Order: sequence, then C-alpha cells, then structure tokens
Amino acid sequence: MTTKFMPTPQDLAARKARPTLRLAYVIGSLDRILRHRMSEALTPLSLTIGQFTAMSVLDAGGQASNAQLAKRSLITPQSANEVMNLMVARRWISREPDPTHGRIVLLRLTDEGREVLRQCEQAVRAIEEKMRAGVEPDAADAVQNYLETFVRNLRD
Amino acid sequence: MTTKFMPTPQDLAARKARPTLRLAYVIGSLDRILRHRMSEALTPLSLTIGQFTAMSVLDAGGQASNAQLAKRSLITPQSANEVMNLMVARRWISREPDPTHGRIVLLRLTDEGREVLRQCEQAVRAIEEKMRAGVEPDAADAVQNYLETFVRNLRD
DNA sequence: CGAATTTCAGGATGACTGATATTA
DNA sequence: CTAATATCAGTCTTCCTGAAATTC
Repeated sequence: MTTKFMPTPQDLAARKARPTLRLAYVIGSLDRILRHRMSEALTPLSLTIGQFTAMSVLDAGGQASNAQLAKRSLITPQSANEVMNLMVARRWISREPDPTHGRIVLLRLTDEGREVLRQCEQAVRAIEEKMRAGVEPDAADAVQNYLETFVRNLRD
Repeated sequence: MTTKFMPTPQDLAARKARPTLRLAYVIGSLDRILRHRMSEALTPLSLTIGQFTAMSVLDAGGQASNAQLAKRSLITPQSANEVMNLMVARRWISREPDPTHGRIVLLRLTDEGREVLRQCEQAVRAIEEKMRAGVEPDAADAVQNYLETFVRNLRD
C-alpha cells in the first residue's frame, strides 16, 4: 500500500479560504508558541532552550567541536561558547582536547548530562505529542520531511 | 481527482534514518534560517521582522487595537506598542480613537504603509519560493495547514 | 469594584560584532 | 601567509515584567 495523505475537511476549508497569512508567518507563530511551551517545561529543570538544543545536537552527533556545534545550532561560535561555559560548569558536558589537532576542543555529554537530557526529552516529547494531536503519524513525519527540505533550500 | 501526496525518495530515506532530531528542532532551525533570510531582505527597506509582521497582521485584518495586534503577533501589548511607535512616526500606520470606545486606539495601515508592505511582500515572496523549491504547491499548502493545526493544538 | 486597554519605565536575555591568540 | 578555531569583551536587540492612568 502506498502512503497517501488525505486532507481533512478542515484542511480543505482552510485551503479554500486562501491567503490571509503567509507561510513565513505560520512558521514564526509556531516557533514562538513552541518556544514558550518548551521554556515552561525546561525552566523547572533549570535549563534554557539553547542549552537543550546544544545537548540534543551533541547527543545526536556523539561529539563535536565548538565550531561544529555552532553550525548545527545555527548560531555563532561565540554564542555557542557561552552556552557551553554554563554546561561545562555544571558537569553536563566535558571538554577534551582533540588528539589529532592541538587547537580543537571536543565537546561531549557526560553521563550526568545524558541523564538530564533524558528528563528534558520526556518533557519535550509531551509537548510534541500535544502539538501533533489528531494528526496521523505518517502525516506528521511527512511534514517534518518537508520542513527539512525547506531548511536545505534556504541554506544554499 | 483526489489530492495525493507521494513521498519523494529522499523523504523515504529520511524517514527510514529515523530519529536523529526532533520535530521541535527542525521547526526551530527553519524559523531561525527563515528569519535570517527575511532580515537580509528587509534591512535594505529599513524595517525589522517585527514591523513587517505587524504590518501584515494589520493588512490582513484591516484594522486592530494594539491589544488585538499583540495577541495576533504573539507578543505582549507593551512590545507591540513599541513597534507601533516607530511605524506611526514613519507615517506607515495611523492611530485613531475607536468611535465606540474611549480608551481603544485603532491602528490602520496608511497608503504609504501599504506601499512599503507591498515591496516587502515581494521580497518575502521570493524567499518563500526558494524555500518551497521542488515541492508541489498542493503539498506546500497541506504543510501549512498542518502547521496551523499545530499552532491551534499548542494554544489551548 | 473589576476587567480591559494603553503606555511609561526598567530589566533580563540571547545573540551579535570585534579583537586576539593559537594551530594546521 | 592564510584559514580555521577558541574565547574574551562589549554592545545591541527584542521582548519581558511592573506600574499607573483611563474607560467601560
């Protein structure tokens, strides 16, 4: 069976009621409200969205230099470094010199950091589930894939 | 003919290469890069994303009070008011007392403001087209509808 | 009085640009 | 020499919280 996505009645209604607002506005709104919800969820665990993002990136990639981390987080190396200082001070991330390059410092999640990240992910997962309520998993995956395409298109 | 969305080969590949990154991360990345591109495009026209957003909201709704504008822009009335001060000083937006309510001030685009907005929209449209490159219009519309659903789900 | 709206004032935050040192 | 990396320092921007006045 091929994967087919049928628009829901609301979708069709919304599509008929054409312009009103641009795609950029919708993306901005979604990011904004999502950041609000994530802040609410992460504050009790005393970390910010930037810190959570950095930890997620490190978790996904295993390890990274500060420069690599900055690129993947779409911020400057200076900003990434600031975020790192806090996390290293908390022993959530370790700094070790790259054995093959004298200048580069490799960043890695500590066991404690990984544990904190797990708790955060649980909180964030709940938000994502609320966000996707009523949307079939296949459709949600497809949306994510399209959004990743959007990112690639804008990056070049 | 029913609207059917076939995942592209890349989509399937990305879907198979499971987690790596969360939907929240993708949304954040997209918003971030989109804001960069929009800033680049809007700076020559000497306005910020916040100003562009406010003008778009007013254009879509015809007119609004500062409180309404703030809600639709997902910012506080205080922040909205700051943005407005700049726009009013530039004669892009007018302030008139609401005839039916002594306290409320109605905000409206001036003709000059509408003209500036048109130029901005042209610039932003180009960015959106680049973003959607290679994505069928129906699919892009469906994505937008899903994102609007996400916003509604998180707002409640 | 209570709720909504506007708006002045001050503050926290996150990310930025600039500059410097180090290393390949 | 040039490019990449790390990092210190200062600034800026955006949005926020608090508070007060006005109106229904």
